[in-house]
Amino acid sequence: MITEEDRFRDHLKKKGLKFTSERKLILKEVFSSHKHFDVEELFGRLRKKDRAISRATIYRTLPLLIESGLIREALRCRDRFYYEHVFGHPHHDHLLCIGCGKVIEFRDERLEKLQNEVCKKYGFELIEHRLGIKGYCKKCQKKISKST
Amino acid sequence: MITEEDRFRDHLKKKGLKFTSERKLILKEVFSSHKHFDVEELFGRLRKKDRAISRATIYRTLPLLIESGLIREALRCRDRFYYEHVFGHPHHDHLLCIGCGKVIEFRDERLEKLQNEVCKKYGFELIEHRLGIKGYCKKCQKKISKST
DNA sequence: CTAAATGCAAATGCTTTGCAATTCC
DNA sequence: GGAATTGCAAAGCATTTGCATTTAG
Repeated sequence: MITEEDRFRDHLKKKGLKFTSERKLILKEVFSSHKHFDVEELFGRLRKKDRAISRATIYRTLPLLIESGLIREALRCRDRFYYEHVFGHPHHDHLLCIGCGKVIEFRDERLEKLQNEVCKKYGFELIEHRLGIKGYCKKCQKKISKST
Repeated sequence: MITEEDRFRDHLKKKGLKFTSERKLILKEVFSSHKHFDVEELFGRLRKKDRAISRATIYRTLPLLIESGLIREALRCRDRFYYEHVFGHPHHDHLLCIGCGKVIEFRDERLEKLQNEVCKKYGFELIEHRLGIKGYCKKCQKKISKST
């Protein structure tokens, strides 16, 4: 069974790059939790746990993880990218609550199929797609109706 | 029949804000073409045509146009926001070509319906949704197959 | 008249980059 | 050994903001 590390090592080797201790720590930290994360958070986590790793190195490593097919940019919010796992986590879309920031992940095969159809219709070769739905989650709907 | 200007004036009045000559020019320029635009482009267009308007004013005006329901952020690409008309232009989704940057707009009722269904399932109140499909358009697919 | 708006230039905040010192293979 | 990598601090860039001046209503 292939691990994240195998995948990353393979990708680096293919590109003639090195599997450094910093890259290893970043990878480990990234896959230590399934939650979406941003650079600042990752930087903070690394500083606490293992060994401080510079932001520069993190910024240089994330694209490598993306190329390796391990993570992807999940969403952009307030000038920041948030990343999420791809490796070990099947494609899904997001419901993003405007009220509390909660993110609900979902997958609907019919949506996937329809998107393929649309691409076919336009002769478009699909590489990646992203559906984000913004609105209010159950809890926040209640809050709003109470406050008005 | 309501025009963009009516809509903008109404919104400003409601908020106790002024319909200044700068805001009028920006509105006019924004609605002079249906293409997606970014701040830099708008700034350039305004400088040429009418009267130079500072970037600061543009940055301060765009949110007002969004609140008015006249435009929206269409997509984010290379650190920049691209805006598009909402007023007079029914909701649609995007195919974005990675090769040449071309944007194809499409609308599929079945996709819209399915998204509503998903929201219902999660008790989520949909405010806005955005589907972006990245890939290669017909032309770019040909280019790639030629070059390899 | 006076609150709001403008332009400017400085500030912000995320991200990138040049460079000298270090490290993996 | 030598290319690749790192950390640092400086630079980049889109966007925001403070402030003195101007303007709409």
